[in-house]
Amino acid sequence: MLFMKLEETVSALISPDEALFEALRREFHAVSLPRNELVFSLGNVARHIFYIEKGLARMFYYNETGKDITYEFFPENNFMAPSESFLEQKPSQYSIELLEDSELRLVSLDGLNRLLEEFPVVEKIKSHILAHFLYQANRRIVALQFQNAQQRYETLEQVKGNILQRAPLGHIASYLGITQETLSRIRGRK
Amino acid sequence: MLFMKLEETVSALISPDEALFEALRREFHAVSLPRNELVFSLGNVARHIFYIEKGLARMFYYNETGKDITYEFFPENNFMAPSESFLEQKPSQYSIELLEDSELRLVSLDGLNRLLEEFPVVEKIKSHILAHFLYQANRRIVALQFQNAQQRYETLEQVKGNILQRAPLGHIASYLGITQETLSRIRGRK
DNA sequence: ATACGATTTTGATCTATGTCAAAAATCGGG
DNA sequence: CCCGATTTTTGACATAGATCAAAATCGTAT
Repeated sequence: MLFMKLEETVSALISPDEALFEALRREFHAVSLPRNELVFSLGNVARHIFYIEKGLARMFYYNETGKDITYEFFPENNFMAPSESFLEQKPSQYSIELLEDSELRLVSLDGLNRLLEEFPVVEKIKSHILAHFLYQANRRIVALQFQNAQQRYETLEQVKGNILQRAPLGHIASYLGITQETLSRIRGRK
Repeated sequence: MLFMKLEETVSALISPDEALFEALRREFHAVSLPRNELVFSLGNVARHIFYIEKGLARMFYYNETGKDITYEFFPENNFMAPSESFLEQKPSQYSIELLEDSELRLVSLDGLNRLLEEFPVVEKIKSHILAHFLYQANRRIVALQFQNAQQRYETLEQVKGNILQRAPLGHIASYLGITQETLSRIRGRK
């Protein structure tokens, strides 16, 4: 049987344990969904955490002027979730959309709680995921605080190079905090 | 005996437990330090997590051009730490400085591990703290991504109003990602 | 109280990036 | 493989915020 991507990721965080993997397989349900599918939409309370085994997703929100802003990209082998909504069980301002045909695994809050009860070590996985999200956010802040558009583009290129080829211009531009015209010009002058 | 601020904060996260509080008192050492004290400096591996019971601190870094940039302010009743350095035990690019005479409590990595071993519930506190840092970072990103300087100033005013009176202009400006001249002008025109 | 250094404000430019509009290129369904 | 729709590029101009310089104000040690 094929080794799940999720298992690989979890193995990197804690020492492997077959009973836990079996529970993970039980609680993380696999779904294949097509490009453009909205897997979570704003106004709802997040009921699942997603692990993306294949494909690409983005999380976005609408700012005060109604403009669609990409908050984050999630390529394969990443956990993703509207974290505050899921953890605090309150409505989210974010939506999640697939940019490619994708294979996801999703666990419900109940499923996660069953896992936590049965395997307390899952709390460590949760901490690791949160910590990972936090580091990522920290780097974004540093970039947005005092780098210019070109530098932020280069940073993104280094950190998530293939996103640049896989996501449309407008989404990348809003992620970087610039307009698509400016992004197009940055690309032009290299 | 005076009820510790740290205990109050922890009580809000989990159901109170006298044995845990005693252990917290044992592992979190109290120190009073004066204004301008550098409690952690860049290049080192963070050995402690701080809880600030009274006073004000800021975490900062130097960007490529050598400019001092405030990454975050920590007023009383907050946990603070160079989180990535502490959790991954690697050198930090951040420093932490006190902006007022302060009362801190600090726990070492060993102390935290002893607490975790004795009271597994502490892992939940850790998750809560990480989650809190993450939400804070998320809001920063949204602000820096598509709000103008004035809007970011107003957001800061709402979220951490008293910081505006307590921290010097230059630190607030770099936190907002603008120059001090621009911040002074924003203040002027209200 | 006084004076000196540090911080904040004000003024005059300059520049990166935004805005609006239109042309060019690319994509995806029939 | 073609055509309309979408995405990207290009151009002209506007503007928020940066930069550099100097003046005003504040805070603290004497």
